[in-house]
Parts: sequence; C-alpha cells; structure tokens
Amino acid sequence: MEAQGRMRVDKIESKPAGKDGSKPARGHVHEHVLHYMRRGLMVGAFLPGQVMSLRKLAAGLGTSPMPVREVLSRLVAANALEETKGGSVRVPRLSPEKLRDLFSVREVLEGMATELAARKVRPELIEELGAINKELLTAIEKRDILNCLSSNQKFHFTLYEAAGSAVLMPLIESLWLQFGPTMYMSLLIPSMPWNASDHEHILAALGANNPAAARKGIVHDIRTTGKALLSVAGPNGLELPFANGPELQFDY
Amino acid sequence: MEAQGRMRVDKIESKPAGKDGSKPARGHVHEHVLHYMRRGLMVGAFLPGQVMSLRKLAAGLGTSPMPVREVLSRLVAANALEETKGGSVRVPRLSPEKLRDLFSVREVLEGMATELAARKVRPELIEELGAINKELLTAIEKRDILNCLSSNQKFHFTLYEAAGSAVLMPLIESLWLQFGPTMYMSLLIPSMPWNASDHEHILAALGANNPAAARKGIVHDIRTTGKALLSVAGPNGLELPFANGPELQFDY
DNA sequence: GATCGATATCTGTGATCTCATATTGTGATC
DNA sequence: GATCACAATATGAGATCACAGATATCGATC
Repeated sequence: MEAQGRMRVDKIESKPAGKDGSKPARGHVHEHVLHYMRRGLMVGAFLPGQVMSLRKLAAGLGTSPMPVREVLSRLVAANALEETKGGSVRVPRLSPEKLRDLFSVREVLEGMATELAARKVRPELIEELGAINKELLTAIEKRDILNCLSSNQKFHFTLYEAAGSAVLMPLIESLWLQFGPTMYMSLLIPSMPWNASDHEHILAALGANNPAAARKGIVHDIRTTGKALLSVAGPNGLELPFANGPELQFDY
Repeated sequence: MEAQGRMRVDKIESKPAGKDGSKPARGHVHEHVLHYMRRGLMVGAFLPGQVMSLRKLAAGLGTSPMPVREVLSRLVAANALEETKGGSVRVPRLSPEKLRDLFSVREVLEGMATELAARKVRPELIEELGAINKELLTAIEKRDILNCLSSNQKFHFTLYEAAGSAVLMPLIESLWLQFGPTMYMSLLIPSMPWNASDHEHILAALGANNPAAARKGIVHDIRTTGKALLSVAGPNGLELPFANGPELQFDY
C-alpha cells in the first residue's frame, strides 16, 4: 500500500534544485519564509500597492504555496499586508491619514516602551545602543539606505526589548511592518533629513536615569520621521515616479 | 446558519451539496471559522492552557483542517494563541506579570482611543452607548455572565470604533483576544465585583465634551478590572479547580 | 510489581489536486 | 476605432495525501 508513496521522495530531491539546493529543513520552512517576508517588507523589497502572488512567491522561494499561504495569512493578521477583493494580498498603500494614525500610536507605544526600558536601564544596554548608533552614523555618512534602516531598527528594537514587555513588542513590530515599505521609499527622496541626534539625547537620558527625558527623545524622533514621511506623501500615499515596477524580487 | 454546524455525521457528505440551503459559501469558510474562534475565545468556550487540535477542531466545525490552519495561524500572529514546542497551538495561560503588562497597555491604547472618540463625539454615539450600557446593567442584575461580557465588549468597542483609527482598533482587538479567556474565568468567581459606574462617568464626560475625563473614566474602568483579575490569579495564571477539562466544546 | 523499550496512534507540516472565481487577452460586432 | 462578449489563463480556497516527529500505549524483561 505504500508502494506508490515512494516517488514522493524523488520529487522532494528534485524540487530544491532551483537555487541553493540545500534547504530540506523540516518544520522550519515557514519560518524561513516568514523571515524573508518580514525582512522584505522592512527593507523595501516589496513596494506599497504591490500584489503578492501565492504561486509566484512560492516558486521564487523554491517551496510549495502552502508555507507561503500561512505566512501571508499571518502578515495579514498583523496588518502588514491587506487582502484584495479577489483574495489576493498586497502591500498596503498608506494614506496620509493612516500614516498619521500610525505615527500617533507609535509615539504612545514606543514612548511607553522607552520609559519602561529607561526605568530598568543597565550599563550594558547603553553600551550596546551606543555601538548600534555608531553603525547608524557611518551608514548615514555613506548614504547606505539599507544599513540606515537596519541599524535604526536595531537601535529602536533593542531599546524596546529592554522594557521586557511581551505584550508591547508584538504590537510595535506590527506597526513597523505597516510603515516599513513606505519608510523605505521615503528614504529614496533626496530631501529626506537623516540624522541621529535624537538617539544621542536618548542615550544621555538613559545614562542620567531620566525615563521621562528618554521618552521625550523617542517621541521627538518618531514625530520628526513622521513629519518627513508625510511631507513626501501624496493624497494616495507615497508615490514615486520610478516605483511602478510590480516585479517580485527574490534576491536580497 | 448555525443549523448545520450540529450535524457532525452529515458533514462527511457535505462535500458536493450546497442544496441543503445552508452554507457551502465559497471563500467564506475561513471567515466563519475565524468568527467562531474569536467568539469562542471571548466567550470562554476555550480555557487557558487548552490545546487546540487541528483535526478535531476541523471535524467539530465540519470542514477540512485547511481553513482551521489558516485561522489558528492568524490567531497566533495576533498573540491570541501560542504554539507549543510540538507545533500545536493552545490558549495561553497568562502569568500575573503578563496580565499586568496587558492591562497597562490597555490603559494606554484604550485611553487614547477614548480620548480620540470623545473629541469627535456626536449625540448618536452617546445614545448608542447608553442603550448598550442598559443591556449591560440588566445582564449584571441577572448575573448573566455571557451577556455581561458581550455587552461590556460592545460598549468598549463601539466607543473605540468612534475614534475612527484603523490602526488602533486591531491592536486593541489583539489585546482583548489575549485576556478574553482569562476574563471569562474570572467572572466565574463570586467575589468578582461587577458594576458599570465607570461607564456612567464616561457617558457623562462624553456629554460634557470632556475628552480628558472620558479617558480617566476608561482608565479607571480598566484598572479596576485588572486589579480584580490579578486578585484572583495564582502564580501560574488564573486557575480554577473545575477548569481542568481539556474537552473541546462546539456548541455555543 | 516497576521500569524500560518497541510499537501504534496522533500531531502538525508540506505537497499536490480540484474547482470556482477573478483576471486577462483576444476577437467580433457595432 | 471603440466597446463588449467570450474564451483562455491565472489565482486562491479547500480537500486530501504523504511524511516526520511527538506522544501515548502496551508488552516484555528484570
């Protein structure tokens, strides 16, 4: 009865031969896909308005549509993606109102996380944040958009992580996933101001054991970013003349 | 529409049909399952610590495991469920710390939503909230736990909905899904104080066009509920002597 | 009688298949 | 030449299957 169940093995071996060829990892496929998608959203690989095809994504990642379905489902639940009437999912195009909403909530939530973190600050945290900020500064100097985003995110998230709230973190992550794609596009605009002065103030406040000041610093950082994003966002969300390519990218 | 959810026997034959006039509804199965699960979590059909079996749930709902997988996946993403080491999912058992966290964030988020709603309050909203509160009062008088929860939830969510923030709502819903099961269990405890005086204050504040007072009212309401929940929660989360039945319920 | 090991069952995961529908492309008609 | 209709295609949804790991069960041995 299990005689014909054998051909399945051959198919599995022939499948991943598409690219790297070494990823049979059982039970970790959807995890891989999830990381890919999250990073893709944060890093600008997916543009606002872009529709994600289940089969194309799966083919590009060298797996079946199934793990992709699960991941997309989760991202929709986290409001990082939205579903069209046809059931497809796409990267949301943020209206100015929603962008404003998003950043208002960011101020509150991340302000809270910062204050909590500041209350239980330890020297190691300040040290770590200082190192990350150094990376950010060099990335800014080099105009390295990818590392700017990456370092900035790392700074914020290590700070929030120090708050030690298992409730706060997922909510904040959800927010970041929502404005991630738009954030990336905004950095492509030359007029976008980039500096990390707020981060310095936050570090100083942490060192001075002043939670309120740390919160003020984060709120100011967020508000500044929000204003900059809004200034370049059109009525239908951020639109770049060269951002009309709906092609999926798989190499990043 | 729930007429066919009972016939566990007929569900096997339900594949080709759609003639029995119930719900073969294409593309809405997972939606149905989602509503079922959400309501189940809020209404106490699922107990903290209970593990959800994919196949059993699917069988109980008369569908294939597929839609259930998608729904569970989303609920895990919303932190309403957590996954065990084996990949199964279960209703989280909230530790006192997490419960405290949860309610701190509730105060901030729902306080914000309340203030926003109060700023753009219209007479219809006050009227609607008043009617809902009446339902709640009668439910309290009757000691009708189910309607207490339902009316209370309706009160809060119509209020927050009036804030008009597409960002805030999903976050608040996520929080409610997280403490929903624990909330239900807490109401089973006789010493649980139940009154809607805060709601009255909120209504008054809304009528007086006083957003700050409305926020104070909601925060007090949340804080009171949180304290009550914590007072009955053991070190391993809320534990009731009669709540050890891991049996799945499908009829509610 | 208790403990350890082998087996049988149950679990989620990933792949494949079918189908209804949405989308698109093409052609014919006005 | 534009528009509408029809067909070809593509897409997601749901069901089913096959596999691997975890769990529980039962038997044998000490």
